[in-house]
Amino acid sequence: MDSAQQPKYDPSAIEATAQAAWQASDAYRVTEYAKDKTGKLKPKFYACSMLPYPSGKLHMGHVRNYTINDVMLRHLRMKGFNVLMPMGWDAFGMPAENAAIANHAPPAQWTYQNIADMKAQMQPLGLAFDWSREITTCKPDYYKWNQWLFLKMLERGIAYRKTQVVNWDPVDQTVLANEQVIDGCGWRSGALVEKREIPGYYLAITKYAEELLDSVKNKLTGWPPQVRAMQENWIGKSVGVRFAFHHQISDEQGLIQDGRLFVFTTRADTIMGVTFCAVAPEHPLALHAARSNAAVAKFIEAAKRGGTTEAELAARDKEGVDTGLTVIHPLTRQQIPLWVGNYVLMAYGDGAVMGVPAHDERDFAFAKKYGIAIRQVVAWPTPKIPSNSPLEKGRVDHGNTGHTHAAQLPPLQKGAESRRDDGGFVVYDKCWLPHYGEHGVCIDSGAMNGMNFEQAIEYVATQTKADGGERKTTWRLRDWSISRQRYWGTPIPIINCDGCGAVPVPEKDLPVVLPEHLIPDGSGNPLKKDAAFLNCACPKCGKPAQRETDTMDTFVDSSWYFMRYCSPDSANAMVDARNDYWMPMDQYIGGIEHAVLHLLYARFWTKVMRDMELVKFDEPFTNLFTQGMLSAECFYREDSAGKKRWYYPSEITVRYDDKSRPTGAIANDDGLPVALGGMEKMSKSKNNVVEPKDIIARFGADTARAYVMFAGPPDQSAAWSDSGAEGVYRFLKRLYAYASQAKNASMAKSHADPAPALDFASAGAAVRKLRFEIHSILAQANHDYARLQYNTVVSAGMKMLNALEECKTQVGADWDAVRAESMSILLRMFYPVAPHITWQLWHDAGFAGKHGDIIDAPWPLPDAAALEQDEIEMVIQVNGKLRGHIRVPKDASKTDIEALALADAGVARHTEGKAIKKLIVVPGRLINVVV
RNA sequence: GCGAGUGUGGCGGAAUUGGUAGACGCACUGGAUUUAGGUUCCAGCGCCGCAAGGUGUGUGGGUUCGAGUCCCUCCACUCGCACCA
Repeated sequence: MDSAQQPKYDPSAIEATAQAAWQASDAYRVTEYAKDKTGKLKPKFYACSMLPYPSGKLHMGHVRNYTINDVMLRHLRMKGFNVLMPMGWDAFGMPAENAAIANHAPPAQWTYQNIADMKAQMQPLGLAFDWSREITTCKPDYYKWNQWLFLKMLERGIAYRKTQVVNWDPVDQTVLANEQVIDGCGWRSGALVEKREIPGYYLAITKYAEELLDSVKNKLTGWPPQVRAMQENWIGKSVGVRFAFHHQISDEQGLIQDGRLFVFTTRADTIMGVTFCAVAPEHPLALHAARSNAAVAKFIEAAKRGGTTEAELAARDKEGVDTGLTVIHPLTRQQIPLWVGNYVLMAYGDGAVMGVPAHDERDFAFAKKYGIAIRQVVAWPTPKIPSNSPLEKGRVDHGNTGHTHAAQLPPLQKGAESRRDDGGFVVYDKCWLPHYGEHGVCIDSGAMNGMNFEQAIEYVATQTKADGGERKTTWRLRDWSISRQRYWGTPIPIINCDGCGAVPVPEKDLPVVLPEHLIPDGSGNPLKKDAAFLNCACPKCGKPAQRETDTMDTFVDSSWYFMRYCSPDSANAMVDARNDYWMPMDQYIGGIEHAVLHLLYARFWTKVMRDMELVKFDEPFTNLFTQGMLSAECFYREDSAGKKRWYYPSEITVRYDDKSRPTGAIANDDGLPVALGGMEKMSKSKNNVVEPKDIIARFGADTARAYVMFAGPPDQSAAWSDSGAEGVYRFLKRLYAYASQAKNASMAKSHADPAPALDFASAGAAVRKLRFEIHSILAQANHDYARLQYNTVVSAGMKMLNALEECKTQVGADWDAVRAESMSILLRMFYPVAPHITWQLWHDAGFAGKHGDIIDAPWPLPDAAALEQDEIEMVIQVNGKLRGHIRVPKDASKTDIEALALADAGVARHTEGKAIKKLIVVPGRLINVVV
């Protein structure tokens, strides 16, 4: 056939037609309790991508996220599920304010324009969003419910106001939650965070710490282990004892409470090994000591200045200064020196620690540095010593071989320093350290001798009870600070009255509407200058009062939007019965960057709503999928100053050696070498960003979607490659050409009308072989769909087409029938990945006449009969090595197979003159001859 | 340091349960078509070797008839947390 007459694959035309048809039929609107053709209730499936911030620009990461979501939706929908896939906008936040300052225009305007732009960029991708459920968090009908729930939280004491030292971002001019401080810098601005004392509203997430931890550890099995570990880590539970050291330090300023220094420890069993106490530089006792001790004052001053990043803080040497003061050991009543230590954190526990150098790595380093006594009080009767541990060597050095008890090593409390020169200290230094975390038995501990860990801490808790000692659980998690000194956010519904204080806005007055016309100028919150917003009457006393101008952290908006999708138009309630239908969400899809912040807040919010009986579930997201990021090759040239100039891929040509290994690249303009920068996350500064719109313009949306799926497993990072995308484009072109050939028209027709009962059983072997291949590939593809391995689903489509093309020239009714069946399988199987071209070909082939639109067609399932083979190819191994292949009838007996195998020439060569010890036959697979 | 994850050709990556390692695609090489370039088609392609054959999934060991897959050891890389008492 003359190729010039072949219809040409024109993605832009096909995609426009398909999308217009979908829009005309409102194909993606879903309702609750949908039924199938037989009237049976469909199972529901709620699959949702994380809400995007309307930056105005759609990037490849979005494309990957939404395509995964879309493939899932289309697949499950054809499988008979009632699938919800909504989209919305995380529309409050700082970038809008920054843009407003730059453009002298209200942030609302910028935000709404960006939403329109991004929606327009999404549209060509053909994503099956139910746009009737679209949510924009900066609209009053949404944030009203932020305010409403906040008031409910106030009533229940979940929300509260307090003044405390907070993280202040000097660039964004606002407070940050602990979670939003990364390496001592603001998560968004990157500015060094300052400490400031500011009043604000907090949500008591710590009240839920235990449950949040318990379910992330034990229940959320549908979440990636990494995310679960990160949340566990973040919540940071420590179980121990809190007790007090007495002291007689008087405090003229009243800052020091009642002569007790409280400490928290997880190792109360080591209490008899205390040889010092240390407090944080900000601790009241440290400040008190500084007033009369210049050295302490100097140290505190230095500690304040020193801090840069947390990682550096952690690596910093343990340093401290003796206050000269003493405290009294609660059990021995001995005087214990009190130090100030730079490694003691004011924010954790009581900002003070008991120092047990023998059993704490940090205390050990501190004691060694300052010559403080080291007293061992715990021994390990059955130490876990790895076989390659230097301890073994230490024993040999000491002639101690044969000792199995670490306790038999010389006790360390006496003259540990003097042991420095002898091998024993080396043993201590290198080998006992790993035992810091392990529990043992108390020694040299008076009444506590012989107690195990549990007994010992119970004893300490009991003995110190009279002085306020108790078993206590300490959390790393802090309450969530939600006040932001920003304009573009949900107004906190509070009225500050001189007489009545902070008065909640009555529910009937909600929402407190944020004026959208203000233009921030960078000099603080414009709400403070807007009289119309600011001035109001106190709901309690009616006197003039002022509205709270702080707005809520935008993580509040994203903590429950996925529920509002279920009932976006509910005017009288935050959520309604439709939420009970869709939630909990079956599949949440998004980036790993939200592993702690958003996902923890949303879980907390859900539990609060549950306790208010607004929802019936404990956890919002049953399954979480974190997609990998997209990277791309980058290229650079370094100038003499070491500054890199990054080249666009279009500016360079890559050179290869004779084994097609890239050896380097040259710039197209000057022909001089350019360095290969490797695969890096797409970023503007490295000029390696791939724009979705460019890819769609070049290849169409189906190629963009299919390539993004094909590039690698969706949960791992994937590298963009232009030539890889071209490969997918080639495949779609071949598919289109194959399906469009006149030769195939007749076979398609045979399947379009009520198809004749095709008796493949009587068809020729070659026909049945093709059928076997197609159905085998389908079986594999179905498995891959189920485990969200969409990269191999794309491969499956390619394999099917390859198999079909191999039989292209065959003619006959059997061939027409098998090709028609194969094509209908291929189109449906590949439809979720490339919905436009398959939709078009489905119509062109006439399949729509039988099944209707492809989206309503049943999902293809492999025919068991097709997977049956008359003859099976088996592999023969000799001693596990591949030596030959044989074809055996499917019902061949084991003895027949063995005989056939041994008769094989390749096998005979390797078994000649050797005794056969064993024959292993794995039915349908292989025979292993052991000689 | 702690926690999680990942190591397979020149590259992206396949390999349900232990059973033919390298599917599918890219790149590359040779050939056909084309005035040329591009497109398209055919063939080849882990490594060593002319071949027979050998060898091969980060390292070293183990279990097994048989290990990319299971167990132990070590190494490398990525991500997260990081003085949490």
